[in-house]
Amino acid sequence: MSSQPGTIRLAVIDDDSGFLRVLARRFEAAGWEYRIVSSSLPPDELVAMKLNALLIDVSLLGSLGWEYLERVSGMLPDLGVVVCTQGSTVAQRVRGLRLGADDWIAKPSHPEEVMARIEAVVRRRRRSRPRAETGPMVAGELEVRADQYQAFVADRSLGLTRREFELLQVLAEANGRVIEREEIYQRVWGYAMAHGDRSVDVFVRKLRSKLTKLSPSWQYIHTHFGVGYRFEAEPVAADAPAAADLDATAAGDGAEPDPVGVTTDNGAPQRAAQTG
Amino acid sequence: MSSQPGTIRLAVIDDDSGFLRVLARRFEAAGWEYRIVSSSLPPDELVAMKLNALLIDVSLLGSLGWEYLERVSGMLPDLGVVVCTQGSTVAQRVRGLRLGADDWIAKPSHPEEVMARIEAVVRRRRRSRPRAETGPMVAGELEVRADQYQAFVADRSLGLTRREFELLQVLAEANGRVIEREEIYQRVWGYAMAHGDRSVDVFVRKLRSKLTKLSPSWQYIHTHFGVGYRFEAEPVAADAPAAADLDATAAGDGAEPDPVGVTTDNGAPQRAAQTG
DNA sequence: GCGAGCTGTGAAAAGGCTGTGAACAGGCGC
DNA sequence: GCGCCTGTTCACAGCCTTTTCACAGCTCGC
Repeated sequence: MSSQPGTIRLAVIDDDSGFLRVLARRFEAAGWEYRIVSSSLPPDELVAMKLNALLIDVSLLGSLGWEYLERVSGMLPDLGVVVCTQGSTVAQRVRGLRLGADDWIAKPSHPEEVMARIEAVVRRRRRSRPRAETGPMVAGELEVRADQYQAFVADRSLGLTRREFELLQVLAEANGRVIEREEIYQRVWGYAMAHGDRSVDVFVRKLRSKLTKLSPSWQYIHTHFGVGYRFEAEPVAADAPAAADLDATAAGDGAEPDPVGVTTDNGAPQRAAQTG
Repeated sequence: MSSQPGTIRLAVIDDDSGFLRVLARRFEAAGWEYRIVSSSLPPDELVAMKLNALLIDVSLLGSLGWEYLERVSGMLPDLGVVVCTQGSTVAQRVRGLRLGADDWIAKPSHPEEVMARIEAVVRRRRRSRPRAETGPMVAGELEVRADQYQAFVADRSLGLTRREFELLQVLAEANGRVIEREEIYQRVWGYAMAHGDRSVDVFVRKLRSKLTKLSPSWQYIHTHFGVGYRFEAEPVAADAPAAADLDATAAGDGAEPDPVGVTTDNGAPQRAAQTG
């Protein structure tokens, strides 16, 4: 994500020096950012490298190769994983692909084909994420400017940190849709969420705090209990007597909420036992 | 409606009858929806098929294969394209991959590997875009939006909880069919129902309550005594005499709209005119 | 018509999820 | 080094959801 749109960030786990030398020359000619690693790298470090793709000879890891493949693929669902190894059986290839590899190439192999396959894997990932950025996004009083990594209300900056802004951007881009925590985490942090991680909640709270401070009469982030969060600018119903805020999806764009009981009774009609 | 989440919709463009026969058997065993096409299909028709993946032997199309590959990939960025053909050179494979193919397999090839590679292609595509899959479902006044985990009547949210929504979705997806409690439980809760569990009944009641509140003139969930439940939007018989406050309980007076006890199934319990 | 079994209904108990404040750790500039 | 900023982790409180229970009404077989 940090590099230019067309560039590929790649790590290579292999030890075939001749193969590596040829590949390296071509990677450089193509302007790819690559790093060659001789042994298995802890998945955590792979996370930190913010890669697009991983080219790996699983035979280096012996029998641990399968587990490694599975862990890396599970932890980095967005990473393109291409296995390039010598002398594999159909069963091995099927197993590797099912464990999460995106492609499996037999060695020896022409470097141009290796690159074309890596490109195909990365392209597949990228084109399914057509972010139509460019113009600033506006919702309610809020203006999100991707080019500045910042959001504004009446030209006053919210003072968002990087993570806060990325979270806001992910939520706002899916305008109106509910996004589950796992997906939010995946898209903001770049890797799979550990079970029990509350980071998303904490950042939602920080975001809400800053949003409320500069735009108190609007509500932007809605909680969907047991599911995730949804972004949609809604005017806050200030006159509502009680228990008004949940996920009512009012059609409200006008100044005042519709008196047709839009926001009133929706989420938890059970608490107030209605005797009758 | 289109297909279950895990299923793959696939078109095969090939003419190798032996290969096709073997593949077909495996596709069916795996529950994939597939269609075999002998010649090149206009890309427009491919669009209409709402496919996940396309398996194609480009040699069928001769020199037009390249152009076809490019057009299909360009027109359907979400489609996984796997080429499976005999006797290709490195240059051809590179060209095909660069034109938009996601994978290129040499023929002859083990069907299991073909499937694993198709799966890998589709999996990669799904991970990065799990949304925008299902359009909203409409029945009567009700609109079920999967992307919001919510249902609406006249753009007003029912305020369904997660379980309530999932129950509604399971019922609505089987439009018109009666589903047994065991199956409902299995599909919503994900595991087998314990004997004597009343959870499904309780949630049906909650669902009915919320449906009736916002859409009182329709009935959506019908009980089939001794069997299960059936979803179908039906207008409530308005000719009932004192129908003002009946909504709370479908319990009945003699003229209730749903002739329930039908273990003998009468697919259409609609009553044209029952005057008391 | 009667009884057994099934379903509807209301409410309370149990469990899980989210909001919240604050402490802790790492990075960066001064 | 020191202080500030950012991001992460933790514990607790509160609320919502789900489950469970008891009872009443309804169907169906006899």
